[in-house]
Amino acid sequence: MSLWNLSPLQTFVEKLALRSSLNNEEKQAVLDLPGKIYQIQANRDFGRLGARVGHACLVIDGLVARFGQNQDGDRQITALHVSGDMIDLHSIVAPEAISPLQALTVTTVLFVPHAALRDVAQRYPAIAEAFWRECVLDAAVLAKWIVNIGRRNARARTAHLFCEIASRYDAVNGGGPISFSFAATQTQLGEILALTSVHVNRTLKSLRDDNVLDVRQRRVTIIDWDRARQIADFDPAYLHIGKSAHEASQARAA
Amino acid sequence: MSLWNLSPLQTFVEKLALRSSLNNEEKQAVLDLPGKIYQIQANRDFGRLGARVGHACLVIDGLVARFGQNQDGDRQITALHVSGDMIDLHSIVAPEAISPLQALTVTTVLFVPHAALRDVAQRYPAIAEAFWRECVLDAAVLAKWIVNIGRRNARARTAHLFCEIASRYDAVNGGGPISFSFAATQTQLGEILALTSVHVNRTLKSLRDDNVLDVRQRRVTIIDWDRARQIADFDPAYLHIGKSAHEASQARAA
DNA sequence: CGCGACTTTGACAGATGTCAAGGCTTGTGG
DNA sequence: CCACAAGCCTTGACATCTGTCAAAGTCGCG
Repeated sequence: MSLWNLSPLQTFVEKLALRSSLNNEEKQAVLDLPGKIYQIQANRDFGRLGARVGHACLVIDGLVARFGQNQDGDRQITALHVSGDMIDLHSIVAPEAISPLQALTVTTVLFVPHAALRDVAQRYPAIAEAFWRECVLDAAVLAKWIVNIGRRNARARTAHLFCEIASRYDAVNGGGPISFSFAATQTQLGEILALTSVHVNRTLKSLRDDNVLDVRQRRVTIIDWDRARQIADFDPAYLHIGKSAHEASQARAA
Repeated sequence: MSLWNLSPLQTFVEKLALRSSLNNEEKQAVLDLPGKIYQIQANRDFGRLGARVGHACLVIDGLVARFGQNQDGDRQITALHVSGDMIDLHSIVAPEAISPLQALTVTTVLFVPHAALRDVAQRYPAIAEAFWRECVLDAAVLAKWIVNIGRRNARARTAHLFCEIASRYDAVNGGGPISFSFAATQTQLGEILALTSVHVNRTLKSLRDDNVLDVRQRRVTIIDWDRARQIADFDPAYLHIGKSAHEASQARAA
């Protein structure tokens, strides 16, 4: 918690560097970005639809969801953002906010002015490209979610979500159980998975009874990773984590 | 059909110019992009998963779908591309193909080498930004599809798709019925809408019986646009068509 | 220690999927 | 120009998954 104060941007740079090759000057330029830290209460909506947003938003700690709604007001969460994710990078290039955000838990964010992001992107083409790449990879996750919601039943869909989150938290180690903090309520899980909270509850129970995974009290434990992965039909390639910086640098050289 | 031979890239430039402001030199640079024209048979898959793709692909005529699959091989179409759409712009920056493509009808495409696209983007930052913006707006459509599949029933979902396609074809005029060519089979519609072909058929019948829209023989007629729009809960803002070039240029100036 | 939010469960309802059969289009070859 | 085959569309009967409603149990915070 206190480490973040040193530089909230450090995690962001590290994430960027996973997928794009940046030299020290470029990394430093990102670290030097200005911003203001805010704390957002749980269940607070922010980033109003249609409003011109003047800043992007880096999640320092907590959990943020992007969502859409139908005319009845039913929410569908379209993306989830965890520590180190820069939300709204796309808004550098399309400042009209397309969908609102909601903090699912108490969340600490850093608001970074667009002007500064545009400036750094203009001065360093490699940074612009890295930002662009992040947008593209976010889109790959969106596409995967469409497949997940469209073509998998509640069990597989739910398992897939937790496999994804575990991978994004970089929590997948070798054997043993995987455990991470994840504070969405079952109602919110329903908004992510396009299920009702009741059915989420039943699905979670079924996965728990089968000793695949356990979700309780703001914490997820994946008891049997291989089984979860198999049920979920999960292939982490779309997340482009690990061994990707190499490919990214190749792309850049090409 | 023969007009395209003059410059398949013309429509692409016009689409770019709708959302990004490019000066004449920049437009010409895009028009000068090299490429080879190919014809792809209906139902042909191309752009294999995981393969490094060496070119992007502009749809000159026809209909192309990007899709994912679950382990049973059930397909879920995640995006649709019509004439003038440059598919794979994202692959400039992430050349690892993330999902395969399928031509839904006989389709004419122009393959444009990555090297040329990267080159033009490097020489003209405004073009790089325009490409980036296209990627971002594609992502907005993906997010909308998640909401559509996740939070609307078969009727609304189907109506929403046709409202979107009509808008993207720029076929929405004033009053009267809207008619456009759209050659997906009901099975393919099911792959788009996350429904079975049987249920697509029933839904189409219901919309036809209510005089909302008529889909037959590779052609869609939206009989009552207002009603369709209302059933679909359709708001075209996410497509960023029209009156957006202004905002884009503002963003650029900012 | 009590209130409010979240979780759990059961009974029942509704939407969509599955299976199967028959009719219709379309394109092709004689 | 006709006839046929293949693929596509249409429909009915039934199955299954997920949603709805309602009530009780649990947890956490003031």
